[in-house]
Amino acid sequence: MKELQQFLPLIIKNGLYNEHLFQTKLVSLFCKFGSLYDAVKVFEPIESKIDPLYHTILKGYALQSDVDASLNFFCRMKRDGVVPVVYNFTYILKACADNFDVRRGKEIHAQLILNGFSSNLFAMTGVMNLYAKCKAIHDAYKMFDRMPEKDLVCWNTVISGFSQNGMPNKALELVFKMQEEGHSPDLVTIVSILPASGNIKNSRIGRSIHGYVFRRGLESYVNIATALLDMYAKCGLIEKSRQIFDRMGSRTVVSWNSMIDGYAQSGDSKEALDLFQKMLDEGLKPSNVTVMGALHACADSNDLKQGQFVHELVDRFRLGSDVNVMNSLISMYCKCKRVNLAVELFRKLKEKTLVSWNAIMLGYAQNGCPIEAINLFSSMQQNSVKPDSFTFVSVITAVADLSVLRRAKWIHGLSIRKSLHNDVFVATALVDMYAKCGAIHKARKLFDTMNERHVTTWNAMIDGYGTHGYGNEAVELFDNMCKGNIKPNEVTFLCIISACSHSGLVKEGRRFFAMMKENYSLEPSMDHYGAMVDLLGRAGQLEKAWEFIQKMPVAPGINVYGAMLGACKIHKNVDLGEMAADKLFDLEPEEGGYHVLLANIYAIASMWDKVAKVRNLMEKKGIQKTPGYSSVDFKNEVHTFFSGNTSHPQSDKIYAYLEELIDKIKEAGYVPDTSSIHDVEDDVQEQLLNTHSEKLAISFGLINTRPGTTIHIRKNLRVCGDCHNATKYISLVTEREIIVRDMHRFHHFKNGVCSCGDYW
DNA sequence: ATAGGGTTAG
Repeated sequence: MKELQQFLPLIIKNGLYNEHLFQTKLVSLFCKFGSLYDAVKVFEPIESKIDPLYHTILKGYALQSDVDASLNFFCRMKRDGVVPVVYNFTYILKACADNFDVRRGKEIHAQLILNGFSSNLFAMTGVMNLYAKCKAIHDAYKMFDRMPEKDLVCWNTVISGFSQNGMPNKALELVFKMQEEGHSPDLVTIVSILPASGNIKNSRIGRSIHGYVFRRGLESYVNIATALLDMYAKCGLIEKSRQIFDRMGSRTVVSWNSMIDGYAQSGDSKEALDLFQKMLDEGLKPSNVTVMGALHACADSNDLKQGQFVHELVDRFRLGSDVNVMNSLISMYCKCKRVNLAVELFRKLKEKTLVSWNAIMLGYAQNGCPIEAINLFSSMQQNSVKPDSFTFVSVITAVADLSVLRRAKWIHGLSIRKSLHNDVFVATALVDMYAKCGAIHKARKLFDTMNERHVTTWNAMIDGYGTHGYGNEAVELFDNMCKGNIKPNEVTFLCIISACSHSGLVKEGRRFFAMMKENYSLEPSMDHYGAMVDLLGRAGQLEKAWEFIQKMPVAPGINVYGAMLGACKIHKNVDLGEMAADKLFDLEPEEGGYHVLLANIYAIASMWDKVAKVRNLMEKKGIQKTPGYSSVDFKNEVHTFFSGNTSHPQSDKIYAYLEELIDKIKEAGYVPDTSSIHDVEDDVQEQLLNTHSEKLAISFGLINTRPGTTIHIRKNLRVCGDCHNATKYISLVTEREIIVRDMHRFHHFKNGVCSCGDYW
């Protein structure tokens, strides 16, 4: 290009500039290099311009997909008296098609009819391509049907049209038809139908195409082999992809990308990353698509170190200017729980796309920063970025975590206003959100109105019932699900077993556990074993639970012994509790919660020396107890209380009210349960109990709301026994409904009873 | 020929 520019003065000097052939060649060369600026600089000063000069410039603009420039130049051309030829139209049509500009494409269509090209094969193919690219495949087909004679290109155009519009069956049908009419599918035909079979995951069609490729001996073409391996990967037949990949004589970066992304999409992060490394070892330069696949794998496997390595490569190969790559990086950091790193990238990102906003918002929502997610949603709207269904899913997830019913109604209303509430993902998130905000019946109402449901939709609803203590409803819903055509998955069984556990449905829970393997060939995971131990242990069948652990075919994990220890606390079993705790301290010596649980078991049994021993152990290891807090929503703000906290502006009022309240519930029969506290005076014990975060939050809620209003409390740990009992009495004497969402489930307190039936 | 962000559980 530079050399060509340097030649220019020389050409002018030698008087060659007036040669038509030279001019045309020069203009066409500049166009080929993509420098229309230089081409026009040569073009303009020419005094007697021959028609091919005009055609070349027009082709240059059109091949750059610049519709505006093409049309402007086209008008100028006609003003200059040049008669359009059919290729002028086909090139402009191509530019319109590439820009999905069906409006201006139609104008060109009208003009070419006026110029007498209406039955020209190339012109018709151009119009067909325009309609096919602009999702108007039926209009394209009408055109195709009208064509008096058809060449290979127009067959390929209509076939790729059906293929790209999600109708691969029709595309394949046409492939057969073209053969009947004497045309053999070529490379273009094949590479245009392969992606479609992959996208609809139809390996049957894919295989038949593979057969044809084999018979025609086309397997050795790189792009054919790549398209084949990509198709198999998308159909979930990753081994078949690998076979093709391994046998390829030569591979392009695209071949590697397809293979790496194939592994990443099929959940085999390790193989994806191994292959990525192998590609680097072979000295190949990764492209933007390569790193996106690798980052996907890092995110899936929560492999921060590997993710940071890929990040370095992004910098080294200067791939960071691609916003899609940056979005993948943001997403990777979020999945690896490094929201701060993701935010840093997001802030620095100059041209943020909707996906960038959505990725960071979901990162906030999934990493315990719901407020930040909601705030970002507002600032996104201030930046006039239009939210889509992905955005809503993120915000709804955040609201679910926040557990504030007022917010839930707000985002639900907003999603209706944006007509996104019927999207399955949004609707599923809404069902889950209402359940998590304590509005289980509203969740069910929404669930019933949905016309499409995913397995996750059922899971969310079943789990909602479970955490609310509606075991029978959960079982009923599960049975309904089995009658339909959506199969339960691992998560479904986790939800239903834990629902049984919360409601004491031991027999049903065991039935489901057996069912998962026998009827659905699902192998129980560690979480399922944990849920079973919880089911048995919570119901008081501690020996059976212990026996179950001994009989497990795999080494029991932390959650399994954790469930056992929790059950021992509820049922005051010191011996089994000690055994479970021993295992836990081996498996996870740093976790404070289990130490506290064991200490509580000893305390209930008045084994104070052992309590002291555990506390010493914790001190020695430097383990701290997770501080418990309760939060309540009031006037657009979430008020959070820690035990004994006095920093709240209304603190004095809260404590005074609480004192009155405790007196009242004592009159009604409440007896403080100080069994887990010792080594202080009786009145101090009570003092400690009375300043638990739940009680503070409830008082605050009662003071600040009108009589009859339901109070929603969110607690990060489990509700303690005394608070549970006190809350029952509070609901009785104040005639208020109090809904507490703790770490594991909901408690609806009303008229002195709790929905959990004291079974939690 | 390849391509970024989504719902459930723990």
